[in-house]
Amino acid sequence: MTSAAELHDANAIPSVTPDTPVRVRFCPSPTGTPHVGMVRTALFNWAYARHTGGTFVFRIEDTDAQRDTEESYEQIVEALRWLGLTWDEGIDVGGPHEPYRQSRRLDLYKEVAGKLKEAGFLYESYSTPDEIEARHRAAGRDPKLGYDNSDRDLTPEQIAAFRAEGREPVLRFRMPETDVVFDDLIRGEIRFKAGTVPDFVVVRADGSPLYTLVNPVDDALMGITHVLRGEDLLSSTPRQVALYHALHAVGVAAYMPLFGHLPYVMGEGNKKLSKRDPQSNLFHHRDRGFIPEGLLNYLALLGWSLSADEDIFTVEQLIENFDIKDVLPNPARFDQKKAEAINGTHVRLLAPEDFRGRLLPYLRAAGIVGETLTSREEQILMEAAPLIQERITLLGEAPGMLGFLFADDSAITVEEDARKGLPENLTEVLDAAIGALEPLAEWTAEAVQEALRSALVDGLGIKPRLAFGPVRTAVSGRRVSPPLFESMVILGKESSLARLKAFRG
RNA sequence: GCCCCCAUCGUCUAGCGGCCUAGGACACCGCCCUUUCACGGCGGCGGCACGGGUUCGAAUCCCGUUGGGGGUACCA
Repeated sequence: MTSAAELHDANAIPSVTPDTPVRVRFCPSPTGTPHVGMVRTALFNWAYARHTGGTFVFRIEDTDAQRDTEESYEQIVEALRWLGLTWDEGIDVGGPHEPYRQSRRLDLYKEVAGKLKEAGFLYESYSTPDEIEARHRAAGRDPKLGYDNSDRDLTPEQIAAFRAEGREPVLRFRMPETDVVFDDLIRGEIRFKAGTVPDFVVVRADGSPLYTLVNPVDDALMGITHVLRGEDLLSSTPRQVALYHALHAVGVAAYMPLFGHLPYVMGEGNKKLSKRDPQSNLFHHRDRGFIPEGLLNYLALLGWSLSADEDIFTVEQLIENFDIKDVLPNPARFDQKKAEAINGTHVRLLAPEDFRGRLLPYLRAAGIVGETLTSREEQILMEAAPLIQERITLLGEAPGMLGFLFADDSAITVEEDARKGLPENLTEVLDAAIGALEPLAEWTAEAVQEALRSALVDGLGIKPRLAFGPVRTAVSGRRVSPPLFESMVILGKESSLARLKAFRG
């Protein structure tokens, strides 16, 4: 029997050098809706590839048939596309290491597992989890200690006995009896003491491979140079490092990649942002009206910063300046308010026609406009969009702000909070407004404002706030609206007066 | 239990031994602008977890404590 020490020659494998062309990858498991933490991981990998002129590989780790779904897979692809995180190799675009879905690479893993077993790195293990726990209890140890390496040196007779019982073995990797050390790109040297990481399963009893095997195997096969992933995988890194040595020994890995473990994205309290939390759901943010520019900017700020006093930046600036070594090791909380504030800034930065176009899906979803716009609707949108661009932070606010402009006069309903704060002499104010507007020949924002001001503020002697409030409520049905006079111009004289009269009753 | 990671305003961060009586952003509170709401402008509140070292000098380096997080799967 070859000893573990002989098997693991830590010096044998070359490492990635500064000259090695960068190849990074994003390799999610399709087990749910795209998560903002996942997006941040994709973003940093992508930004690093673009910054270094390297290659961004997108592959799917679907080796858990119990949890993986096609729907999730499609959502992840859609998410990257929406965000503009383009990949050079992988899903849909292909490349020299096809296929990029692990569920279609099973033969490859079988072959590699065979080589590793042949070389003595893998051994058959017949212990069930229950038996392992029972042994710990019997020995007075904590039952949660994990695998006890008890099948490491089974004799052929023992193996034959297990086989005779009808047992099928899992394949375990023989961990080296030395410390496992690596230099994390974000955290510096990390050392796992010898004996603290038990031999782990790489192939299930049914012959299917596990993440513990396929992830490093594919990274090796695909020549990945920088493994940038979530902090949750930090504790599995010593196993991968050890496995990498073995993969090199059997001719599968050319070099040891560099590892960088990104900090968590946290939710409320001190918990990792849970998949159950709506805040973690990328599409939830999209549906509310985040734009990719804003969300990406905010997410990049979770663990990285452009400079001491700039929070707002474009993806171009991110690419230009991003380096994995500048990423902070400490976890960051997802702050909805700040995310929205940053999104709002990016919304205001959009060119007017771009902004207008992005509003459409939200207006359609709210049923305010149909699939194709009438020319009247086009005109309203053209004139109204600039009015709200600097007063919304999420595109999802647009339907509420603009709805009254697209509605029939008869369809205006006055919201409850729009009735609050209206003056005592509401009818008087409305009458004066109607009286002032009816004879108006020129229907411009200036003319409307002037007419109302002289009739209400000067004529009735009331404050602007109380003077224009009733008009706003009558015209829009809301307490908050785009600028009143401009809105009335968009509606036109006839419609504006009709609404005033209807509200007067 | 054991292993690993983390620690600057409420939150995200700048800081990489002297430029720090710690800077910015979001949030919050005032004021200004103003037809509502925003935007914008001005000001305010607010932090180096604690204890030891090292050093002429520590937010910055080392150790410990405390606190938080993750792992300890035939999930990833």
